[in-house]
Amino acid sequence: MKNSNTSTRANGDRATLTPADWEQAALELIADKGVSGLGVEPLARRLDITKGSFYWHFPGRNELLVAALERWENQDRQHLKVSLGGDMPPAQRLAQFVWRTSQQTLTHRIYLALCAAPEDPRIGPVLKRVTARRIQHLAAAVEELGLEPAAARQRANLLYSSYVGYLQLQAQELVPNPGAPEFEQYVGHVIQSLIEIRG
Amino acid sequence: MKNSNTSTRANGDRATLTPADWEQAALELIADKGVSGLGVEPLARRLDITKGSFYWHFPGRNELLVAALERWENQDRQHLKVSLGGDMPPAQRLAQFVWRTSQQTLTHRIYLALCAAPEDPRIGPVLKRVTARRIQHLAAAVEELGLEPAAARQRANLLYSSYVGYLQLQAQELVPNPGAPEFEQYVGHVIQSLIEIRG
DNA sequence: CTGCTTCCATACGGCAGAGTATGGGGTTAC
DNA sequence: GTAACCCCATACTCTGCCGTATGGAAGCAG
Repeated sequence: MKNSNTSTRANGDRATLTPADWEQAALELIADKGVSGLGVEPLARRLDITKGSFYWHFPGRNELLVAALERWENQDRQHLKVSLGGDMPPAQRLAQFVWRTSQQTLTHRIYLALCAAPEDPRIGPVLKRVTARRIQHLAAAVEELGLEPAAARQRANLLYSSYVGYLQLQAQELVPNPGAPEFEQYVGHVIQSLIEIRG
Repeated sequence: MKNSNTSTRANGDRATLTPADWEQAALELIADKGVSGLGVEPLARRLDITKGSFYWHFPGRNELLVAALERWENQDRQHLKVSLGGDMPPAQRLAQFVWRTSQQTLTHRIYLALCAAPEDPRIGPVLKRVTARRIQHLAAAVEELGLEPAAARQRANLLYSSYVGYLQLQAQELVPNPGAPEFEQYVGHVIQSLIEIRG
């Protein structure tokens, strides 16, 4: 196979392509066109190259998809560490999580694209693990706020549901963008409604 | 063209097909395979018929999609009337809305499928209108609870976000099904957190 | 220079689906 | 009866994509 799994070609496009480059480009294509839009020839056109290169690195389309999903899961694990794994107080960690919802990052768009195909045997397990991991981290932070484990879990489910739903509304452009002052107001509303402890 | 737009063939499959039958079958196919999975030949196979029938009723695939979307929007308007348009007190209407999250799987699955392609010029406007209409009805009910219009709108956005997110988690089978007692408990938690007025 | 490996280009076969053309069975009108 | 129309079947072309086969350029070893 190849030597490197850590991606070269972060910016410029010199030298030769690595499997990591193909996987990353596949993730971007998934974010744009959805999982069903991930094709070998469209991907090759996007990289200004021909299929011959792809079929040297990968056996086929399926293997590319599972490799890209594995790559995405690892990336999401990293993002979760810096987002909810710090040493800050739990309220601040949760507020940061809510705030990060608005960053229309690549990971979020990929997550929405994968949510459209939860029954795919290649996608479903990955999606399930990622979602469960995120909710678990949320529940841990909520529990540090003083809630009972069961209540913290319910609160984390509700918090994560509103997070995913907000991503959808954001994709439909039906919600204030993170530049407007209404957005800050809405974030404050969410934090006050779902994070600050009452009763 | 044809005479009837109101669908025949609700159950049995005798007589001839109407455009409404094709549109309804298209919606079911969208719910199953996504928007990109809507094809003329797969749809014809599902109806045990050939393409020749389809191309007599519709000019092409695009026209079927827009007709099916229009049909879905009308159906959703009807569902919204019976769900949030009654004469019940607003708290009960909102609780019923939350409870209905777990019902009407076809409309919900279609909504999730459409959420995956919000940038499609044929889907985006329809999706935007449907979502805005739902949120508006929610905001009206919340406002009847005594909140200021701006606060009611924020609360409705949050409520609807959690609704959409719950649909996603439900599709991933990561959330209690509406048979389990945990489900009732969770619904109570949502109502208490997002509907009952505090402060 | 020669041979080997690595990475990509080119060309081909095959399949699935869109759209078209045309015919044919069935019903209705008269 | 027959003519017209409605609805569908059949056969065809065309396009986009997957996967394969094969050749070829660039680098390195000796």
